Amino acid sequence: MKNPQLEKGYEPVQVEEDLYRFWIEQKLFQAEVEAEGPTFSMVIPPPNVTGTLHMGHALNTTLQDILWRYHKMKGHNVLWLPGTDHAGIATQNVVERMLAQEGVDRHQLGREKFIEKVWEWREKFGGIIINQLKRMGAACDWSRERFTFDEGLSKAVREVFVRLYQEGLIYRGDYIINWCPRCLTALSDLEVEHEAQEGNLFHIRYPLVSGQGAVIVATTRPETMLGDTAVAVHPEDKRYQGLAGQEVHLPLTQRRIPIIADTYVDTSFGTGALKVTPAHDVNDFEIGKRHDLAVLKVIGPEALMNEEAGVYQGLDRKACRQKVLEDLNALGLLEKVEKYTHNIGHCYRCKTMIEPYLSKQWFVRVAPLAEKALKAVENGQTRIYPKTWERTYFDWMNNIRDWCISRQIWWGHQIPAWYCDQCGEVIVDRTAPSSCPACKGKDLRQETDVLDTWFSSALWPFSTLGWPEETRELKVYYPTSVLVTGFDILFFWVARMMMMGLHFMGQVPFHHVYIHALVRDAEGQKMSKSKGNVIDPLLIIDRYGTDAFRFTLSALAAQGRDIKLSEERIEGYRHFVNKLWNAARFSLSHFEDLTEDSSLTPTVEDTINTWIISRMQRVIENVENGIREYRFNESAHELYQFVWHEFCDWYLEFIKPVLYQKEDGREKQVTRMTLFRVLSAVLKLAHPFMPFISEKIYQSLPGERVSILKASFPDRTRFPANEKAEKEIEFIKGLISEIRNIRGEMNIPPAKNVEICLRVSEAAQRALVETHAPHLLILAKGSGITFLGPEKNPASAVSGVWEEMEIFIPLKGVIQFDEEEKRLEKELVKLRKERAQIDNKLSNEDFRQKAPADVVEKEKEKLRSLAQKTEKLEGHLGRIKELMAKS
RNA sequence: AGGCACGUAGCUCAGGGGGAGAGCGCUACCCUGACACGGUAGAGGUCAAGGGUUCAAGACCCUUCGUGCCUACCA
Repeated sequence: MKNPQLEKGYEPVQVEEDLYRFWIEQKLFQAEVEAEGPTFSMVIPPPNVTGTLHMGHALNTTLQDILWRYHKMKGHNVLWLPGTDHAGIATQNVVERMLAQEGVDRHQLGREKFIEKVWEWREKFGGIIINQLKRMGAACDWSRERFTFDEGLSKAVREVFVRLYQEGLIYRGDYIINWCPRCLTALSDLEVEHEAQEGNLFHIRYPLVSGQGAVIVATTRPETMLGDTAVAVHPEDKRYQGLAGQEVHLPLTQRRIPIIADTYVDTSFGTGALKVTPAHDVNDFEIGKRHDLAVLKVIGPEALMNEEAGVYQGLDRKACRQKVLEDLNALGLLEKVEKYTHNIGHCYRCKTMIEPYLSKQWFVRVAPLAEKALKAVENGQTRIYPKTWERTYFDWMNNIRDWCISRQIWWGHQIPAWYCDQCGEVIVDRTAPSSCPACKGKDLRQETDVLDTWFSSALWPFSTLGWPEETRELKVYYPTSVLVTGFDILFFWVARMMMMGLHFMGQVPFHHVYIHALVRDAEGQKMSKSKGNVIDPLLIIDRYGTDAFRFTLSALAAQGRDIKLSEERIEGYRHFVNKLWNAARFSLSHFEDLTEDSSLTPTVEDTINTWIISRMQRVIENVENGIREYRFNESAHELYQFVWHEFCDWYLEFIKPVLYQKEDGREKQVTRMTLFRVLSAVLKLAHPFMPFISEKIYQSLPGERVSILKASFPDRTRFPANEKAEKEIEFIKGLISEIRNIRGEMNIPPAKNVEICLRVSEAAQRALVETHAPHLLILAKGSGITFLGPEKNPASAVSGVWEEMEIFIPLKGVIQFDEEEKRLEKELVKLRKERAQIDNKLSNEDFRQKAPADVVEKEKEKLRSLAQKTEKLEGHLGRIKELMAKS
């Protein structure tokens, strides 16, 4: 079929499904390593396998897809590599919950069986989010989809671990870490969410052993006192001079603990005396190390008090606090209770209160890695957009602490370390050793801990391309061009990829990092399931179509600002999709038998076509710049503005009379060809933002067309700029608008044709008007045009001025003089105000001397024009007043 | 406690030193043969406040006031 007609209404759902399948079948998303042209590569931020598409993914995917489609059409060697993250704790939790419904506990299954279950789960549900990304139109190369826990990536993980260990950048040791008593695992600092909570500051009396009074300590966690092994005061605190070295009785226990002096203590906080619990507080642990204090654990992994807690054994930390307080009170040792708000850490997965917990864990020594990652951003090897995030990145890199990478869960990369039970040797290797290299013993146990999920994510940009093999992919696509992500994982992920990429590849993992906004609800609240304010992207797609949704996200994606999304907004942009569809339908109805003919270019006299071609050039430039600079909203806005308010509102209206001509003359041929060229360019410009509708229309254009993705992005040099045409059309548009304004204000019925009387100031203007008379008559509803001489004014008319041209519209009898008087006066007030401003400016000596000449000249010109207009309108007003006096 | 944003039309927000903008909403008139998911016209702003730089500031600098967010081991 040569010119398939488009249906009356655009039906997104069916079109989207068909076209997406078509793109896949045509293998249009597949990267070809050996393809020509500059490369453009991206790796997707791998969503959690447990996830379902939320607004953040939708935005993230849209922006990457825009970039990909743009570069694809630019003819570049493109790759967009997709995949998912095994999401250790999150996935384990999901599967555990599922098993719990069947009444099964993972410990009953055992580690191996449980992991099998998780893989089964992944087979079944792991593809959900991938399919949802497809509904967004994502042009990922699905043939290269990866999983952070697949075989290749696991190999990369082991390789990295072994190398870092050998370089002394991974170590194992006893430290206080963040412990989740529900997940029963260590968490990194980043995995802890801090939240301000109202609590109490308890003042507790610790009697001195000497019997000479007591020290009062202040604490928010009285239950930990059972594990106290010292009380610390500041060495220079006058209140406690001479106490250091003495001992106190630790209430509720039989123990005596020393008073020590340490400068860590803040004399202005609480009582200035600090109870020290090395096993249950990070700072206390440090103090303990400095003073060689005993370390006494009183809380177990499940946050229950252990045997060291004496009578409190078995109580959970909360119940224990109650009991301890009661007992202290009974003894008269609870001095005071103050209200106190402080931050409490919670597990980012299950929200359980974190317990600082002393245990043996694996760590990455990040300082040396961070140094390189810091420099790479400082010297611009990687640029972060918007730039303001660089500072945040620097701050964090400068204050980075070692990264706890071991997790006491089952789902994840098991740490490749083995312990020899005979001699205590620790062996770290790529594969399981058969015997201990130290004692030849065969009794080896593998470390049961697994690695933090983010450990494997940190390798994503190179592990997905085949590392540690030296693949062609790595050569061609690494470093990737840009990483598009939200700021919430700047530290979790971006910073760590920087460190690992630089360390193992010797090059940054990406040239650009584009940090996009967070999508919030219409009230600016973060969307979350618990708040119930989540807008489901898939619902939106069903309701409005992917293109409308994507365009909305793009239009709102201003740098550095969060997006407040409301459905009305999406509805508004759906209207735009509809507008484009209808403009295309109209255009297509005039493309019958059209064959491309390069000789059919508009002549200079053909201002309408020359104008739209000229405008097209600017639009291409602006849309392209927007994409290049990650100012997607500007591209979207430019497109919207042009398509709706220039192409549809003016160009299509201007050319209708020509298109409706009976005979197929050259003017009509050129116009049809120009319309075709402009529409084609518009579709290509729109494609990255609205992939489906643009492809659908494109495939309906005359000629052999496989896919818009095989077309090249519009080349602006093929749309010559023409300033003269632009000025001329601006003049005509303005004249038409002025007449419409008069009509509208004076309530002339839209259907009524009126005589347009003009008094021109120069011959050139008259020629212009004559050339465009047909447009004037149609678009301003004129019955005819009369040129007036200098002497004669229509007896009874409403009037206006445009570019020194006086406009009169004679109205027989019906004219309401008072209305016209009001209108003219209002206009004059505005003009005088404007004039006063410019007068003011121009009378400023400094302005005339220091401002650039062209600016001054422009102001002078403005003033001249305003003066003219004012004078003419004043004349019109005077005449109206005369007429009013007569009647 | 530090850091980072943001206060512009009724609402949501663009605005990169030289005449205050968009979308939605609102008002009036129109079903004109692509589109009523539409057309034409209109109303609506001391650009948070104060100071500074500049011939020129919504934009750049400082202060204040409000609002968000991020980071942090003050018990």
